[in-house]
Amino acid sequence: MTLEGRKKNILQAIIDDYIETAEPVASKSLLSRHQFNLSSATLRNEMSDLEQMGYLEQPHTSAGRVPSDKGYREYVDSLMRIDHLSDVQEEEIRQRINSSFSELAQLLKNASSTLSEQTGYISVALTPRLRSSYLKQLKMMMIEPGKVLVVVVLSAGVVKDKLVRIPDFLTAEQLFEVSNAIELGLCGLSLEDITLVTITSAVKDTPIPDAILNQVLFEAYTAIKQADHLELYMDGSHRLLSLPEFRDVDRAKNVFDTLSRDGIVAGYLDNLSGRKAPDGTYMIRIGQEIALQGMSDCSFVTTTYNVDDKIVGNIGVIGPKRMDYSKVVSQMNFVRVLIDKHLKNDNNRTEDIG
Amino acid sequence: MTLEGRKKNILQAIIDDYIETAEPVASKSLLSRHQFNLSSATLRNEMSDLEQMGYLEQPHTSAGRVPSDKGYREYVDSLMRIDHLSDVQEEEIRQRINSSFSELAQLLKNASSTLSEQTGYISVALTPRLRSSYLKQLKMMMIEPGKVLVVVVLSAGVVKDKLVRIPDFLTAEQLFEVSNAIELGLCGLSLEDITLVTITSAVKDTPIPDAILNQVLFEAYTAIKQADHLELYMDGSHRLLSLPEFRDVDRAKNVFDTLSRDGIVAGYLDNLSGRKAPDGTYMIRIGQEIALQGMSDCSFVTTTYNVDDKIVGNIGVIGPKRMDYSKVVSQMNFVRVLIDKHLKNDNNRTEDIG
DNA sequence: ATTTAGCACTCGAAGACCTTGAGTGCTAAG
DNA sequence: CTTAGCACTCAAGGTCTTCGAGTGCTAAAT
Repeated sequence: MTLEGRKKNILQAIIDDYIETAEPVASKSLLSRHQFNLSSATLRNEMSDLEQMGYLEQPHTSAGRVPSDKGYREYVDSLMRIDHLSDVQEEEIRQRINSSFSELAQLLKNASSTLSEQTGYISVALTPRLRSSYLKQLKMMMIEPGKVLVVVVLSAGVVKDKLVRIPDFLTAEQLFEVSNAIELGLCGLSLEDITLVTITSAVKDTPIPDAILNQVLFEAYTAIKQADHLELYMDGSHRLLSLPEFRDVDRAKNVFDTLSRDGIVAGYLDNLSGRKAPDGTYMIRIGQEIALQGMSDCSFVTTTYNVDDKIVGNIGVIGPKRMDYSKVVSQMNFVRVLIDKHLKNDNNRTEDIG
Repeated sequence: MTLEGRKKNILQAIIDDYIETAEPVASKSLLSRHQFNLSSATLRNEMSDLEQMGYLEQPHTSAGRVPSDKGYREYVDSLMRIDHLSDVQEEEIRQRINSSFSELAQLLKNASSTLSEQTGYISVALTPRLRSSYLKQLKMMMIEPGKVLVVVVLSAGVVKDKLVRIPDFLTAEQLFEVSNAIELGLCGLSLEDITLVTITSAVKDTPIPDAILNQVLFEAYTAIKQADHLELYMDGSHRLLSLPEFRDVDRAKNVFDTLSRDGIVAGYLDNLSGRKAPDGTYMIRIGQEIALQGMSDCSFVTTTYNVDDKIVGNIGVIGPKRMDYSKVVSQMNFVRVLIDKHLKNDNNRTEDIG
């Protein structure tokens, strides 16, 4: 069931206005801001219909109308047109993102802060899910006796490392041998397939004494497992307090409390599935649809960036339900495209991105 | 000029009460909460004196008294007694901090979140100032053609690395040679002494073609410089909204805006100098004394942890001026001690911290 | 010379009450 | 089906009042 012509236009106009003003939209003010060939009375009738259909809500009898979650849903699904960014905006974003260093973490931090700055809302970026990427190299570099840097190179071109301790009687030569054995045994295995069991069996018939091997194995294992760890970068939480809907401290607190709970948002993004845009690029959750405690006053817009065909991560924007969806979607998509390009070029070693 | 006996006790009682209740302290309620052998009238006279002396303020005529910045200053300087943590608390903190991985960043993140959780305020941790540490090792490890991991090992036992690109016609052997030359030329130099000039001259009479050398030099340089970069970890900003003094959105916003401005707090900590506690361990800035925009409703308690004799970093707690200073100081100091031990043991490779 | 009881005074907080006007829904005519 | 007109509703904001917590001062008591 979709909306008929005039009602559709009216609903769109109402939501557009509300997004801009944050004030309940009245029949008259709607008239003055748009060119309907209608009287306010007719408009009122239509608005009353739209309310009955569940697209609008009325804070109280003598107030204008406010979009309901269902109203916003209709809006993002079939009413709004995604505007495209001005050249100036594109250039600005490009500048910021392209100034990233080559590290993935830096790229994502940068993308997140750019996105938050551009939209004025909260932005998040989640590191890619590397479970299904496979191990390409594993090097162990002795920093000093007992202290080793484990460098993990994954198929997607991602490099992670971790400083670990090993027994300090191990010589650099022994370490080199063990490290090679482990690399040889594990190379080509995907992260999700590497467990303490597989890793132990993979190296078990190497000519290295078990005593030494076992001590190093475990550290190598934790280093590899850590590469799989999802990290979330969040930016711009402070901007929430500038929005009229969050002048109420308790509402803001609800959101902050959830966002600051370790792992909640990361876990959420990791499990995302649901309504995508028709073109499959972005995804919008409105109010209750975000099934997270205390987030029902917000909307959450997300998209997926690609490291390679299989390996993906997410970026997203969290703002009030009354967010400027069309701007957010276009900006987020642009940032996503830049991240994709960056990662692609990164792996191909070409220059001049953008 | 320091405070005489009775006034001193009264001031202390008032501030203790205010810290606990967040309500202006009245003569009667003060009487009921403490055992003074005095009437409320006498108390009122004393309180009036204390106000005239600048230690107290009155929000309005018919309200109780509230400590002024000067009052808090007197309190932290000579009134409060630092309480010591219960065994349970100590154990709790120890558990959390000792679960840190060996990476410095992880240790600081962990310390910061522990500190915020324990105090209920905002906590910060700044990575150590490594300017004066010197280069011990510089290794460049070829990940794949054109992609190199630069590992920088510093005197203080700190290891940093950075992924860089180099021209992809360089072979692993060439890279190895160049890297060794750079290491040889720079080893023992402190970070602040390493500039593009010194680095260039340090390697200029090695038998490697300039064309190759120069391309790698710059990347090595940026990797080294990056090791010097200060990183700030902050935790618990959301807790601010639970405090009665920040129910006012605009106050909270002031603080958030400043804290979220990139580099502001890090720069502030980096430049810290001023009133230390008698024993030189911690430092308290109250209200205006924090010379940062919008922070005049807060106090900032900081201390310094040691990586080695010369290399230090900071941790701190930001809360309302009405913070529980004695608890904060003792908790922060305990965390500092744990960090110190961790870092020391880390460099000595001994186990069982705490 | 302090201390204290007593009392008048102040002033914010909270509630009652009123007014205003933006906005609606309904009705009856176009 | 649309619209003009009107009665109705109700939050926001202003004014007034009350209430009481808390003070400062004065004069007596120690």
